[in-house]
Amino acid sequence: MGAAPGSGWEEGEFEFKLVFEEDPQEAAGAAPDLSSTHIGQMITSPSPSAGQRAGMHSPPPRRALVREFSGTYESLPARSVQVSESRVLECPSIQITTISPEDDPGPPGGSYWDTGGGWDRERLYLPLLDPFCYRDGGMGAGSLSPSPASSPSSRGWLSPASSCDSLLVEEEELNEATAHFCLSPSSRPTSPGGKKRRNSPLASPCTSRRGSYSEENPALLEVGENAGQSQGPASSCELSIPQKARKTSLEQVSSRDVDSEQSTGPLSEPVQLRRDPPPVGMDYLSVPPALGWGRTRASAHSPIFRSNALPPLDWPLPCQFDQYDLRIEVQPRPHHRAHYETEGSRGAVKASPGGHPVVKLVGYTERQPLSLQVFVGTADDRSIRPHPFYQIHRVTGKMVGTASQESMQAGTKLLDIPLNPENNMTALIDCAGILKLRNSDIELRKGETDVGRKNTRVRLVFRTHLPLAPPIAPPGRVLALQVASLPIECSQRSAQELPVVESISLSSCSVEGGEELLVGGTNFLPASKVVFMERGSDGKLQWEEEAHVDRDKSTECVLCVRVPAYSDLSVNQPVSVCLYVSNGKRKRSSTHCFKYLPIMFKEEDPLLPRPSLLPLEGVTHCPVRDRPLADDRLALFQLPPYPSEFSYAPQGYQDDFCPKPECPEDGSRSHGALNERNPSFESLELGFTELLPPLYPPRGVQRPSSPAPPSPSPWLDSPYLSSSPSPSHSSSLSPFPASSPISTSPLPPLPHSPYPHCPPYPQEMCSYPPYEGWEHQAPLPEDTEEQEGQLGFSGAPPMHITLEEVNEFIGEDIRAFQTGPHTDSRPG
DNA sequence: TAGCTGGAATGAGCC
DNA sequence: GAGGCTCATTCCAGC
Repeated sequence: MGAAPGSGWEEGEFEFKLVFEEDPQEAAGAAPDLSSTHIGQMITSPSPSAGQRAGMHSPPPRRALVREFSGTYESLPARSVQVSESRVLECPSIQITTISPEDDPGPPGGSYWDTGGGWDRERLYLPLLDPFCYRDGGMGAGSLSPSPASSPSSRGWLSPASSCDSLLVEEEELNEATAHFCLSPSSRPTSPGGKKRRNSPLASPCTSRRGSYSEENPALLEVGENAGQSQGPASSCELSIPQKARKTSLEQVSSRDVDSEQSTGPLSEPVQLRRDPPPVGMDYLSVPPALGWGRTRASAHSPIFRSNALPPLDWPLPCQFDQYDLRIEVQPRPHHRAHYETEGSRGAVKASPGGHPVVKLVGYTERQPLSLQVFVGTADDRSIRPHPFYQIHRVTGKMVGTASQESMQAGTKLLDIPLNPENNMTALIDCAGILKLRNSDIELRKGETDVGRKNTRVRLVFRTHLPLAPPIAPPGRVLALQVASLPIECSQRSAQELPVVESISLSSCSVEGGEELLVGGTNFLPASKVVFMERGSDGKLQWEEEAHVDRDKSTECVLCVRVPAYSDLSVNQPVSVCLYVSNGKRKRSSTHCFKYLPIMFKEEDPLLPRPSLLPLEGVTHCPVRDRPLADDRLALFQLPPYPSEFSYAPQGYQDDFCPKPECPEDGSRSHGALNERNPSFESLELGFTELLPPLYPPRGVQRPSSPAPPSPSPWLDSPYLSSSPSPSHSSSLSPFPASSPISTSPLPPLPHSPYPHCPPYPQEMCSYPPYEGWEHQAPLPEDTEEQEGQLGFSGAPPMHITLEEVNEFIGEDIRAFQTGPHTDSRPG
C-alpha cells in the first residue's frame, strides 16, 4: 500500500488502486456494513475538520475486501496513506458494494431503487455531494461558495440546484473521484511560477503565492451545509438517503450529469421524493444518446424530465416549449474580464448598453416563483456545456439588487436567481460575475480534455425548471428550458487585440467570386486581412485564399473585400468555407461560414441571395420558423449591427455567422446563443413523442417534407443512437437504463454522411421545418481552434437540411463510392 | 473599507 | 540556443 514516492503524486496522478491496495484485514475490521453502505455518503459526509485541506475532508475510497471482492467496496474510516516519503495523506476508505433492492429498503414507499427490473450491479450510489468543486476535485462536495463575496442568502424561490440525491457512478468514476480527492493538495501549480506546456496536461508542481480559495478557505470544504440550503424544497437530502439512482446500461455517468440529475426540481411536493415506478426504468423521457462529441448534436433533448431527475448541465435544452419561452432580453457584453481566485471580483457581467443582462420567462402564468439557474458555459463549436475553466461568481454589494444563491452542481457553480411573477418573470442578472480558474488546475483533472489556453470564450447559460401540469405533461414532470448568451470573451487582452467579426454582408456567392463583401466588426487594422479557407473532413487545410481588401472603403470597423474565387469552379454543390479576419499571426477572429455556390445556381434560383451589398444593419432572423423563405435567406446574410466596440444592440452580436436558431420575433432574441428555439413536440420527437404518445400528441408545425411514417422502433433506426459518448462526458449522454430497448439493442451503424458535420437526418429527426435551397447549415470544419466560436451545435441548428438533400447527399455519396473511392462530388 | 476596474509586471512556453 | 512573442497569472494602483 502506499504510493511510491513520485509515483503519481508528483505528476498529478494518484491512482485509486494505490489507495485500495491495503491490508484486507484492516479493511475488514473497519468495515461496518457491507451490504447497505452508500459509499458516496461515506465519502462525502464526513464533516471536515478544521484545517483540513481541499480534498482532504472526505476520505477517498479504498478497497475493502480484496480477497472477497466481488464488485464490492465499502466506505471505511479515513486512514493515512503515504504518498511520498514526506507526505502522508489522510484518505477515505470506501467500499463499492452491490446493493440490491432487498438490501436497501429505500425511502418510505420507496420505489427509487426500482429502476425497472433491478438495478445494475457494479454500480455505486453516491449522494449528490460533489467532490469536484471547481472541477478540480480539490474542493469538497457540497455547494459552498468559493466566492469571497458570496454569502448564503435566503431562498424564497424554488431552486432545483444542489439537492442531495444519490448518484450512480461507475467504479471507474469513483476511482477518478478518489484520485481527485488525493490530488487536490498538490494540484495547485501556478503561473507564472509553474506553467505547463501547452500540450501537456501536467503542470509544474509549483506553489501558488496565494493559493486558491479552495486551499485557503477550508470552510469551502464543508459538506452539505450549503447544499442543504440551496437545494430545492423537500429534497431527498432531508432523508439522507439516495433518492434515486439513474439506471444506465451501456453508459457511464459523469459527475456532471450525475450531479445535475440530483438536482431537485422546483416541485416541492413530497411526492417528489419518491419515484414513480418507471415502467421502463427511465428517469428521462426521451434522451437520445449523444452524437459524437465535437459534432453538432442534432437537437435539444426533450425538455421534460421527472422532477427528481433534471437534466445535466451539459444537455442541450430548448429555450422554448409550448407557450413557455425563456429568452434573454438583454445580452451581456461580448467582453468581460474574468477574475482569478487570487484577484478580487471584477464585478458582474454587464450589458452593452449599460446595465446588466436581463432574462425573461415568457408564457408562465402561475403565481409560483421559479428559480433561474445561471452558469458559465462553453462557447466553442460544441454543444454548450459547463465551461471547465470558468465559473459563475456571485457578486454582492450595494450595487447588486438581485438576490441570488450559489450552489454547486457537478462541479459547476450555479447561481439561482428568483423569477418572480411580480417581476413578470424577469430577472436582472446583475449579480453574476465570472471567475477564471487556473488552467493548470483544471487540466490536471483526470478526464479533462479541454485545454485552457486561449479557451477564453464563455456564454452565460440560463436554465429554469417549470413544473408542468396536465395536460401538458404528466404530474411530476418538470420542463427544463435553457438559453445561452452570446459568447463573452473573458480574457484581458483578447478583446483589445483580436479582431472580432460581428457581421458580414454576404453569406454566399458564386464560386467565381468577385463579389464585394463587407465585414463588420471591431479591432480591424489597416493590415487586417480577410482570409477564406476550407478544411477537409480531417480538419486539414484544403484551401486558403486571402481576399483583396479595399483599403479605401475599409475602416477600423468595416473591411471591404472582394470575395476570392474558389479553388474549383466546377463544383456542382455549394461549398462551405470559412472566413476570418486576421490582424497578424495568432490574431485571428473566429471563423464564419461562407458558401460558394456552383455556377449552375447562379441565375436559376430567384431565391438565392443576391450578392449585392446588404447593409450591416439588420436583424438576424430565425431561419427555422415561421418565416418566409426568402426573408430567412436574406436574414442569414447579416449579423446584427455593432457600430462600435462593445456597443451593440440588445440582441448582441452574433459571433458566428452561420444561422443559428435564434428567434426572430423580436430583437431581443439571444441569437447566436444556443437556443433550441421552438422545438415543439415535433422537434422533441427524439423519443419523447414515442414515449408519450396518446396524451401528448405532436403538435406544432407539420414538417413539410417529412411525413414521418410511423416506425415501430424509430430509435433503433436513428443515427442519433451513437455509441460514441463524449470523451469528456463519457457517460452523460446515454442515460438509458438497461431495461430500455434502446440501450439493450445493438446500435445500428451510422449512415454515412458525405458531410462530416451534417449527419444524415432522417425524417423523424428534422426538428425544424427545413427550408429549401442552400442556406442550410454548412458543414463545420474539424479544427476546433480555427472554428473557435464557430457554429456547431452551439451556434447553429444542424437540422437545416431537407430530407431531399439528405437523400441527395447519400445518393451522391453512394454513387461516388460506387464509381470510385475518391470520386468526390466536388471535383478537384 | 471593500469592491471594482484598468493596467502592467512576471515568467513559462512557443516560434 | 537566443531572442522575441504570446499567453496566463498575479500584482498594483486608482476610483
